[in-house]
Amino acid sequence: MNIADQVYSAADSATQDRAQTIRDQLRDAIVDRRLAPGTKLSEGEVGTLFDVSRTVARAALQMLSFEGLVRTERNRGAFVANPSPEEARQVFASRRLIEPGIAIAACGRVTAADIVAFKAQLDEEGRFIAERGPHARRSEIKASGDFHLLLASVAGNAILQRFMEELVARSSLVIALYGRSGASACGHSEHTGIVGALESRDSGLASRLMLHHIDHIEADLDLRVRAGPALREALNF
Amino acid sequence: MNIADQVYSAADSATQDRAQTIRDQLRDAIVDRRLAPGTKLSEGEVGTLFDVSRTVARAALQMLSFEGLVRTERNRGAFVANPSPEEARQVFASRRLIEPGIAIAACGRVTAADIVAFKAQLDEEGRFIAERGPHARRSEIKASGDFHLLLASVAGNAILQRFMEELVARSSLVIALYGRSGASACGHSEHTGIVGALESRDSGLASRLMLHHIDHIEADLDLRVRAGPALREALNF
DNA sequence: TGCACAAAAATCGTATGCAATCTTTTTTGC
DNA sequence: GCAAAAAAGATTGCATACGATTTTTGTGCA
Repeated sequence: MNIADQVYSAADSATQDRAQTIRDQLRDAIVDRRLAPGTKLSEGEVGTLFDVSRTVARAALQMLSFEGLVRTERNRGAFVANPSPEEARQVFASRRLIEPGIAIAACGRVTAADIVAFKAQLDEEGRFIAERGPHARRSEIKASGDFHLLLASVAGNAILQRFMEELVARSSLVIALYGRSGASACGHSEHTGIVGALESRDSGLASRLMLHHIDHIEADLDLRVRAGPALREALNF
Repeated sequence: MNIADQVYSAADSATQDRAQTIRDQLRDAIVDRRLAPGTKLSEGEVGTLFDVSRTVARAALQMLSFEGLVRTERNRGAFVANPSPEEARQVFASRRLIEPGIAIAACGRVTAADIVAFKAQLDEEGRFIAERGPHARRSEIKASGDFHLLLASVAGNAILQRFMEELVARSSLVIALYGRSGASACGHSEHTGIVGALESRDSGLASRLMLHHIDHIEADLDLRVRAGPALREALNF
């Protein structure tokens, strides 16, 4: 980490809420699957873990519940979300609606510096795919999500960017839950194709490629209900 | 208020958070323009007003800040959002992306009972347009937003529905801020047309009508910066 | 009068305490 | 031995308290 990063994160944690930094760390843990769906996140535990009071921990959990990554039940507490197949479909239906439009917008605003950033992102994805093991696989899911977030930031609409942050985070959960392990690496070449479309400012192509890409991600999921869904829910599993 | 309503709201306030009901009331007040943009919402004041502690008031304000209706500054407090013209454009760009898709989805799921609800909604809109005065105008903006929320609920995607709730609320703020008063009533006939397209399950028509409708709403805004924008921001006005 | 500076008031950020609710364990009756 | 009831323990919901920060007020000096 260089000096600039140190200053930035120092200023960050000092200026903005501690709750927000806790939220970010918890979100990373959920998206990385270090916290399994259904895991209880008690206020006290989170508080002692991050060395803050329950008040702050509670605020962080409230934020995550707004994002749909955590489900809170009154008088019972907060749990890592366990999206149902139906929820998973809604997540991808939302992405199909939003992301092709984001790709078009990004085509109209992308700069040379952005392209450089995209290429760096693609390189990082490639590294994680080359590696093996569960840690690399988690990093791969994360990096794949970051690609979509980078695109959203280039599109220049702060509102859509926030929606995408939520959708990508929830997608990561869904992929971790329902993903068929073998087929995950195929997204990389599609990302490369989208960057190519961006580079040539071909918004129609970028939009089409993005739509296909989302379809492929969803097709790689196994959204059939495994056991009886009522039972699964009853067991909170 | 009839018995059913009493029971409903009693169960509501008992079952779910008090913070949530405070948020809803504040949101209504903001959307109705009873709380002007820039108004300070101090935790203590909100708390005493609703007869709860600062803890609960703070949670409600945090929710509103997630929705973009309230802007919070550390150690300074919460203020009713004052969206810039650029933010206003982003709100409508987002709606252009999402709502035509919602209209298509709604076409595929709309029931006879939904159509009845839409007709009732249109009637209510018509009543408020016929009335005059500032109160009727506020109700008219609210009712117009409710039409879009009804459509989102028919579309059957909970995630998109929540996005739309946020977008409609922010739109109401934007319209209140930048709307040209004379031209607001024109949306009603377009709503009627959209319901007609729904009734005949013509998803292409519904989608096109929706897109035009959003364009018309945005065209009725005056998004030119009035004074120097830096000055306006500096004055927090 | 205008400005700089200090004291006071208001407000926020956070920790902590207590009552209410839920969960688990123990006890009791059959 | 097992089911139901009761008690103990844990956890949340909420109010309140206190230090930190910001805003306002008041005062002296040019």
